[in-house]
Amino acid sequence: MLDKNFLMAVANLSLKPVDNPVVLKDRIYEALKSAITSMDVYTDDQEHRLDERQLSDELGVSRTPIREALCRLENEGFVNTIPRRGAFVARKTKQEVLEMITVWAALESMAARLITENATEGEIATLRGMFSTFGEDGAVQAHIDEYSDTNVTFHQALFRLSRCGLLSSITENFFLHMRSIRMRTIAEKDRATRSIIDHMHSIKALEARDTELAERLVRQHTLDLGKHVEEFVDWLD
Amino acid sequence: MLDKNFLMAVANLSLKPVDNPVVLKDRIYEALKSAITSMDVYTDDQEHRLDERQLSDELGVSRTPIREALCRLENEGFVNTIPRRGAFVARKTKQEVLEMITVWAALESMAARLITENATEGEIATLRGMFSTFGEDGAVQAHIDEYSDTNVTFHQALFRLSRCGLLSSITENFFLHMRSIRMRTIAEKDRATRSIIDHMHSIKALEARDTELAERLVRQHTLDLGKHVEEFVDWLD
DNA sequence: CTTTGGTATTCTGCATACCATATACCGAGA
DNA sequence: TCTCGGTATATGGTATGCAGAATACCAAAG
Repeated sequence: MLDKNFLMAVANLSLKPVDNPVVLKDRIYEALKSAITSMDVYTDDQEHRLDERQLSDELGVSRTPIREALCRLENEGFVNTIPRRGAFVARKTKQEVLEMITVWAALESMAARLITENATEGEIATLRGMFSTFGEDGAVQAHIDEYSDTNVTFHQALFRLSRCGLLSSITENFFLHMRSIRMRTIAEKDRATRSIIDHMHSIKALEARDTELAERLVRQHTLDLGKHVEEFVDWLD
Repeated sequence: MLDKNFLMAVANLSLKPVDNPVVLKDRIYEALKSAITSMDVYTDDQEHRLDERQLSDELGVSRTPIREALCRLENEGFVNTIPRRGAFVARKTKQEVLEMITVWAALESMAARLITENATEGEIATLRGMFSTFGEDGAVQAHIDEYSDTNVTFHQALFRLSRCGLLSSITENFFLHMRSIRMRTIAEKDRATRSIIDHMHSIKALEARDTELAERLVRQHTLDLGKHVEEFVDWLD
């Protein structure tokens, strides 16, 4: 027997609309994306082919949903497709990485601008809280890997607090694209300490609601990363 | 008989690599995209359904390439797909349009920054040349539609001169998405004159290689468009 | 006249079949 | 041994078939 609360819920339409049916192509998309982003594309220089029939055999589905997943991955830049040749795991050139960083700088500085205008004190405080375990002087050397996670969380939080979903969605894939690059650049510990100092300065500007300064600091931090990549990263191309 | 120039071209490898085979799904993608962007989605409030079978009949191809084209269009935001329901021409909400304008402001201001650092004098001069037919005082009222084309060309040129392909490619679809919106906002002629004045100021800053100023002017121009849309556009949603 | 229940139809999601092309392999000739 | 040319295989592009779900339609009951 249905209880009274349930009936009232129906009457008041307080049910969730529907459960959206997760379809096969989406799960395949997730599986392939996860596999691609977790592999280190730049260590071995062989090209990673994505054979449609092989994938369909391994995943136990037909080629159709696989092709749709590959189509989506291609649009997001994780896969390069050559007509009549097939799909390959995309390898970003140095030029492409630099352009991603440039766009990133543009978007994140805009996020900082929006935060100074829209975010609450509490939200900005959470940014500072992320770095509470690290000394402000740069006591980072001990746990670089821990800092790396914090770093990603910090950048993602900037976009989230901007309250601009488009900024978040565009940069979401950037984080994945940059994962392997970031893993190899953040390991240099002087960059990590420098990074944390930059972030504290940015947070101070956000707290002070200094729009122009926050924007400039955030932008410069990312542009510096770009300069560093341009100068020192030689394992691309 | 093959002439000497051809043989020399072969010897010097001065041929284009290959002619990439244009496949069916790409042509269908182009056709659908063209059809979608040229229709005015916001005049009539009925939802435009994209029936796969109907499209396959009209275009004379099977459903498979049509599905791939729709998949791509969905990723680019021109189509909304609901599982088991079908594909519909996307209608941007006011919130989404405002977010697009925000991102646009971020990207175009970065383009301006890059132009001050990389572009040649000649390239910047072409920007000024675009507006030579218009008086600097704002003699625009006479040919608004002509100005509208110039306006789009100007913005596209900013991204092109930035020499950052990613900036261009991201914003390329923005122009298409904003087409119908732009058509209805630029028609107000005071905005057109204001727009041209803003652009001349931006060009001056670019010519002076004033990075910060150019960036700020370009950003503010687009953010002003956003404010205008937020305040006066009521025909979205 | 409105509403409810059931049926029929339509259309998407997935699977499979076929075709054209690209690559690989192999043998003949220099 | 190396190169060239032809055939075979493999693989992506396209077409079609099938099943399940969503919608539309219709009739009967209130």
